[in-house]
Amino acid sequence: MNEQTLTTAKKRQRIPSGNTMYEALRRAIIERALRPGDKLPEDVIGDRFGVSRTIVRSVLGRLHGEGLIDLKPNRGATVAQPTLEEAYDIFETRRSLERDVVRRLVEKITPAEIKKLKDHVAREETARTQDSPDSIRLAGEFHILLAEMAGNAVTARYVNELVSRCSLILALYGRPHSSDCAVNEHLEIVAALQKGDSEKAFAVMDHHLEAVTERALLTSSNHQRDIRSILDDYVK
Amino acid sequence: MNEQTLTTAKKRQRIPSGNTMYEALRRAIIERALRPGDKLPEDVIGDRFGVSRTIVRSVLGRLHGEGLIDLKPNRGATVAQPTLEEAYDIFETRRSLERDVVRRLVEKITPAEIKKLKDHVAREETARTQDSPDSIRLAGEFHILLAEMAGNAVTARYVNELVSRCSLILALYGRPHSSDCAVNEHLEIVAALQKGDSEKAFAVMDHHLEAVTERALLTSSNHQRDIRSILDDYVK
DNA sequence: TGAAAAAGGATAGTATACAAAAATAAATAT
DNA sequence: ATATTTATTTTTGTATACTATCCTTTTTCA
Repeated sequence: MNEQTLTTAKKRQRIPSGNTMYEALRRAIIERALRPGDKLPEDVIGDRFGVSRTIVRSVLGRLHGEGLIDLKPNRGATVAQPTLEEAYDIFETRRSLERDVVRRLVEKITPAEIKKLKDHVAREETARTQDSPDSIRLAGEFHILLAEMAGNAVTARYVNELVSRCSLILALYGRPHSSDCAVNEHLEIVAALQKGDSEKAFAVMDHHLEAVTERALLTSSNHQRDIRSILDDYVK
Repeated sequence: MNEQTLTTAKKRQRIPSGNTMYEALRRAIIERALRPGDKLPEDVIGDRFGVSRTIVRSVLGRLHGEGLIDLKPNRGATVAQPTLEEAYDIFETRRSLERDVVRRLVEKITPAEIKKLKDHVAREETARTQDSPDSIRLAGEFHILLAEMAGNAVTARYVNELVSRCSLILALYGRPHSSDCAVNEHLEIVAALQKGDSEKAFAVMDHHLEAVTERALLTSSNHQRDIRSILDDYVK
């Protein structure tokens, strides 16, 4: 593991604080640039972002609290590898919460919000066709958007957390490169919300999440790659 | 604020690691020994537990992530003071999750678990009559116990978090010394679970949580007390 | 006397230094 | 040559030192 020698020559212009580093790592994990099991050495990350291990440590702790990284004593941090059991629990809880989101949303959603959702799905569409790494993230953000619109910040936070972890699960157990959500299913949800058809919205969302759960099947290849070169794309 | 001079002479025998300090602070908050708004200075806590600010900091970060303490930049940590809006969101999400807990539990609860629940309620009863500080904690733990029995670790964790925060809310807005849960309502829930009466279990739990929400009313007196003397009871 | 400004003390934010543990490499023995 | 032990290096855990910010008190000036 001679990572020390391969330092890229790219100039480190910005010195992001802890918060931007958190965002960067989070995005890297959700977009699967960093994959489950990847090691996250404190000094390597600290060097890359131009901060001390102190900051790295607090960020890793935060990500651990959100279930995105595992933290073994004296062994450091790795991108989380949820067990199958955890995976089922996560999906189950997510379904339960999102059910409630739709329930509240049917009653109170505004035309402006419908518009916003449609725009988002459109962006998903283009990202999908271009096979962009944003595709994965956008798919998740659709669900987060719904949760935020429901007007309960606590639920929204949990949904956010769970959606992120689902990305991890898909990376671990899902078929390679199968994106989490079918875009047309998102459209169906929006349509049902627009019509105020609570039963339909309900059914579609539930079916949608069931389908996503279903896609948790095969194991992925897990060869170790160089972390610093991956982080290059995420250092702003 | 001349806290520096009032150091108690009590000998600090144990040197608890970060984890035990976390437990201690958590318990102190949940049992309302530390009250919403109380300052939590890093060096004071560190001295009290015999660890450096480094450890205190990580623990405070963790508690912040769980919504138990507020963390203002450059101003330090205080026991969280949820707004009324947050409070409603917390209760709403909690109800949603606990609804699901009961739903799953009706189908799979075992006699042994029924027994365990009854024992717990009995302990609540005695703590209540003795007006012990454990009373508050035990009331919450009943709900946590239910969530754990439902067999979904993720949901259980969220319920745990939310129940803890409810203790904070009651401390802030509830009538002084009104304990969160009526013990007899807990018994009713157990009875319904035992009979396998899902409708009843459902209704009782929902009514119970509605009642708890209802008790969020008056403001509490909020005079500042000495933190170190409070912590004395929680340093093991 | 009162308000604004400046100085002082206290507390949080960050980096670094050191200790402990683990991983890796080297050496010795069977 | 392989396995086991020992030495070296790397990486995490914790404390401490330093800096920046905030709060309080004192001083200065109107």
